[in-house]
Amino acid sequence: MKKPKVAKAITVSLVEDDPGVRANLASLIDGTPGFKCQAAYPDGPSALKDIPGNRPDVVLMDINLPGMLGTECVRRLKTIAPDVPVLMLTVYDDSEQIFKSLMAGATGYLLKRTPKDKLLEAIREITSGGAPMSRQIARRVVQYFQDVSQIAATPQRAPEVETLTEREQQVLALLAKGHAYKEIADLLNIGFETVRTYVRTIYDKLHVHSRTEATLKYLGR
Amino acid sequence: MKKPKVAKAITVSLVEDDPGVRANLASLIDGTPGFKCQAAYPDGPSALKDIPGNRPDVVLMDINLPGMLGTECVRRLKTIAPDVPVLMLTVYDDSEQIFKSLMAGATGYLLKRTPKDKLLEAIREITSGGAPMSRQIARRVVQYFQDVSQIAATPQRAPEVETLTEREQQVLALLAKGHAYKEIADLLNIGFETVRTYVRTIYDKLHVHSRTEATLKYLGR
DNA sequence: CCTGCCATCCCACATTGATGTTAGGCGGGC
DNA sequence: GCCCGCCTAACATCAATGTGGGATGGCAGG
Repeated sequence: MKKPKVAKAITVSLVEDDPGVRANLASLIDGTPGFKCQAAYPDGPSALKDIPGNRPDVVLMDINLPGMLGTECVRRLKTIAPDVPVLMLTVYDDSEQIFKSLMAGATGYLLKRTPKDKLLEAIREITSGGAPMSRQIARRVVQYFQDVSQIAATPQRAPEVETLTEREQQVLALLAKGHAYKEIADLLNIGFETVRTYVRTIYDKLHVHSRTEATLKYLGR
Repeated sequence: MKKPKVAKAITVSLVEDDPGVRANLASLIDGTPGFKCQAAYPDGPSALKDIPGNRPDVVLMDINLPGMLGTECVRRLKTIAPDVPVLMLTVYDDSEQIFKSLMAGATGYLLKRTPKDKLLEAIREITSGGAPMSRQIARRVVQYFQDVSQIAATPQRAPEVETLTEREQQVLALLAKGHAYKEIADLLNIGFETVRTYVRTIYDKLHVHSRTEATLKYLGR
């Protein structure tokens, strides 16, 4: 044994349709101490068939595969080998591709123009529990959260609901859960007739004519 | 001028309640060429009052501020100075804090045990359009996407709904929109009584006893 | 052929819901 | 003091819904 220092090389499998890029990546990886390119596949199906047996430490996946898209390939791979981390490689920094990949189960996301040393570092990082991303990608991911919070912060319930009085909102909440008037009366310790009165004013204010319509407005559809 | 080489230092403002940590950070920043600690605040309110005028290139924000929480401080800061990127600093790598911060508008998120050189690199990165995160943080963010996709993919509607007949599901859909039996009958070109029959079997299958309960099951709450 | 499931329809009856009208008590503001 | 909004409540009436019976024809499988 030459170098017992390298306890174990990180094994990498490639999925990349371009033969040139594939060869380059393979030689980069094999040419770096501590890394080993275990396999290289030109398409999704062959990767899916082989990888579960190979169990590489990391999969580098091109996103723009012909036939089966990289995102779809990731999704299937994660169902048959959930433990294998996948690092997406792509020329696109387009949000949609990023989110599709992440939701499909990718653990990291790098642009192809990432320099070689950063790529190797990212492979190391992904095996040690990280989630390497190019800075552009990270920015988009963060941006996504801020966009989502705008949506999530607005439970989308019709604004009229806010104009209801405290008591009316309580009644509406119970109404929307499907409670009968009698039950609502008991729960709020008020009379049956009072509940009916509230229901009427709620309907007036919400411009609806049935419990279900009110419920939908309350829930924001 | 001593060093015209440094075109312009990156100006940093700190929000950190611990005087010791604050002093350490300030001296680290001021002691590094190319960085300038513009201001250091012990709490949220003073930062909010001052920062819009100062316009630092980056704000380093402790998440655990007494009084006003760091996340809340970020939220307000972003409303009055949306362009100033905020880098959260915290001892917690707890998911909830991370997402609150990101949704509030933080651009990066580092753990306090991040080494000094990485911290400085992160500050540089954030000013050049990145979104620096500790690797643990990045992992959690990626994990979040995968969790969310599971939820988003499952409209969460009660599984019983799937056991309903085609026709029953059509009726239920209209029922859930608040249509009266008569309207449903007209829309589906069937008789009023037929609708009532469907409603009965739907209720039976969903184990409910009212339109609203059925609607809630249909909508997955 | 018989059985089961689906889609369709009808009758009857009790309950609940939707809507109109009216009204007393209470706390604020003008 | 008077008016207004909110919480409370009662009576009346009709429409809509919930629930119990059956019934017919079609179509797939055994």
